[in-house]
Amino acid sequence: MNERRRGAVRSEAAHRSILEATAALFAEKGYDHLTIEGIAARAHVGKQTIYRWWPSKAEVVAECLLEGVLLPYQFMPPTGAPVRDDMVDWLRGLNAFVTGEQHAELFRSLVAAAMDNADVGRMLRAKLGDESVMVQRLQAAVDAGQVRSDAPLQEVSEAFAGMLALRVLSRAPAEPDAAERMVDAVLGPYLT
Amino acid sequence: MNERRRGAVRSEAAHRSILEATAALFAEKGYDHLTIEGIAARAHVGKQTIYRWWPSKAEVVAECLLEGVLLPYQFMPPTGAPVRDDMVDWLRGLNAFVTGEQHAELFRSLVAAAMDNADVGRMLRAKLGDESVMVQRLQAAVDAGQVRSDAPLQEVSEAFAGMLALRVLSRAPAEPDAAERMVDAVLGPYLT
Amino acid sequence: MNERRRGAVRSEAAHRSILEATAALFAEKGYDHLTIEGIAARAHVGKQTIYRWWPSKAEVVAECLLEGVLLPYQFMPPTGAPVRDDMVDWLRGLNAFVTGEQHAELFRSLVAAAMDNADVGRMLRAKLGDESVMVQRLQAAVDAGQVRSDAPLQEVSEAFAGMLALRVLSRAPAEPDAAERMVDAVLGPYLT
Amino acid sequence: MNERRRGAVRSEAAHRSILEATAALFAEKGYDHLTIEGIAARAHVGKQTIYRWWPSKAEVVAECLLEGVLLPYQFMPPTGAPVRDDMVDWLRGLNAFVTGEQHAELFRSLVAAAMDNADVGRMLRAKLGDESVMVQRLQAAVDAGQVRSDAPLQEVSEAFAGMLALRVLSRAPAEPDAAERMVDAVLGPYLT
DNA sequence: GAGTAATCGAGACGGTACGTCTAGTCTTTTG
DNA sequence: CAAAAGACTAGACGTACCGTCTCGATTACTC
Repeated sequence: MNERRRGAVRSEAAHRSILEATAALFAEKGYDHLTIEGIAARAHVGKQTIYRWWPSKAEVVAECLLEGVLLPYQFMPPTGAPVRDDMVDWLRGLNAFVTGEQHAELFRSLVAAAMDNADVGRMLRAKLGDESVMVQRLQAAVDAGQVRSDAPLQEVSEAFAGMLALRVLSRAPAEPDAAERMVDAVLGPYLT
Repeated sequence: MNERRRGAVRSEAAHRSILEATAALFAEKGYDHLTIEGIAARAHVGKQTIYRWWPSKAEVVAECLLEGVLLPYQFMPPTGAPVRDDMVDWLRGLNAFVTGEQHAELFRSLVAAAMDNADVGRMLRAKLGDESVMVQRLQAAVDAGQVRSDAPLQEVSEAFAGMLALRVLSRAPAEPDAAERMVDAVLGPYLT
Repeated sequence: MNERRRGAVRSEAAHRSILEATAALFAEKGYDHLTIEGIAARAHVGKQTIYRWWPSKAEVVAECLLEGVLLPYQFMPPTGAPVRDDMVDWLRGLNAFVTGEQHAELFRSLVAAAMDNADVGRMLRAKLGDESVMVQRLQAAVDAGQVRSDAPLQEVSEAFAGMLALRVLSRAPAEPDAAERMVDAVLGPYLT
Repeated sequence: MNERRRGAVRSEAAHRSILEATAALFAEKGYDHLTIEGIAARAHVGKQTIYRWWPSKAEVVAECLLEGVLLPYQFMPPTGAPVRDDMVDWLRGLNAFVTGEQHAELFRSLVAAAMDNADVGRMLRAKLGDESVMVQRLQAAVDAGQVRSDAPLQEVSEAFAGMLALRVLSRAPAEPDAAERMVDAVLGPYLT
């Protein structure tokens, strides 16, 4: 019945150490200059221990993202204020975060990693709040009578997410009023 | 005598040869697995001849883009039909192109290259039609009375461009009606 | 009274299996490419079971030699014929064995192992008949009046052994009459 | 007619540096613990520069031997005294050199290398004076009337060389009178 | 029996070195 | 005299083994 495993068991210490080293080096040097040898050295781990569990550096990065070691923030849309203000707040925060001095390079590296590996892309979208989260917030607004019930929530969400994507891609500087203009232009017509 | 002229001619041949080799190898292996050595070998050129003219492989790729060797298409929005239909056509075409079997991997590589090098990003945006081109088309629609004069053209354009960006990033499959839904949702409210 | 040990006892099956796997792999790949991991895998044995009982692969090889798993032959000088003919026979046989197609590579590996580990060297010499065995045969010839009693038996033996050693070391091909020439040159002057 | 090569030419500095580093490390750690990486590091040379010119570390060692970087001594038999004394001197010197504290380990490593690679074996024999050198010295003795003209010079030489080989192989300590006993036993009967 | 050691196969661990590949620079020869 | 050919130092790649260290199971002696 129970397939007994034999031999020593995976070392959780090594596992953690690898993820932490990866996160640190990713932040320091970016995805391109991240190396398996560097991770192994920083984590005080044999290279084989990395290759035993992950097929490529992209997968290690994906797991870092999943575990929140790389990007500990989880962006959920706020819900207290009227939907228009909540969306502006949220988009403004994300936009500032994603394009700000601190993190712009990190995100460019993450996008490069995502282009290399679909898992990284998936994790990254989940972290940044995919459209389903946005749609839920908008649906709540519909239920509260703040948004017309015939509003195309899916498309509105996609427009907002796309705006963020575009700004990462095009190295656009963070403009404080971009979020406001975007929300008014796209969501505005559907507010009651 | 004219021996010297021939030397200059040969140099231009090398230049072209490098761009063509780069384009061919880019298409074959993608940006990550593109190497200077590979380009030099394929172009029958010394590595130094590449390093003499470009500081990095990203710059070679950028010039390929500029010269149209990599991406010979130039996407301009059509102008014949009502603006709503023109935009749908245009977005649909671009979306299919960018996410289709043939080119999806190429675009992912281009995005990776753009993350590595701002020039590549600039070229890529220019090739795919940046917002200013879209804004011009929309302005024409305003002038023609098809779109309300208070419509936020900049933001509408950004929403459309963002949608495309998002689809490249997230490896979304090409949905034929996505363009239509997007145009109706974002531009719809501003049509007269 | 007797301090008996507790717990399981050394597995004879594992022991044998290791020696056999070692012999097989030694013959297949030679000493240099023999690995502890390879032996363990071939013997269906944990690596630790090898390290528990032997300090190095050289010691395992030495025991293989001792147990006759590696080299099942035991060369003793014949005694029937006149000493000159017996020595020729014996040297010829050994020389052919040691330098022949079949075994030359094996012996080179054994020499390499002997350079690595003195025990292997000891075993190897014992197997191939060290000088004391030769001296005994020659002493019998002295007693039988076939060899002068003032003959330097030790040095004559050493000369014969040295000839064999030299031929292994220098990859000399097996010459059928080498043994005869050697015996006549070195032992000849002392025959009665 | 002459196929001339293009491009840069082999760096003599790197070549020398590699041979010297190899000799130093060989002496320090022996053949087994000699590594290509170690040589490259010590010689301030890329590993590829070693692999470009030699297929294995054994070949590098062989060239070290050939170039006299590893073993700068060249043993030629002396010729001044009567042949018996010259041979004793020569054998004693070689035996002491080969089995002495200083060099025994080096020679064991060299033998191991020779078992690995035929070139090393050839070089080693040439360095230590192969039998042809000995035969020449003995022939001179024959011409001078010190040795009988029917003496089997080839076999006598082989006996002496074999004695040395055996002593390297068997880790025999250097006995000062071994050379004398050997010469008297093997060459003695042929002296006039 | 229950307890206690030592053994077993299996295999993960931190490491070292392998032999290959590419980067970016420097050098020689040739058209 | 520009540029092809290619050697140079440097360093990461992914693999193979090293010798050590768990694991859980098994075996054999002691109490």
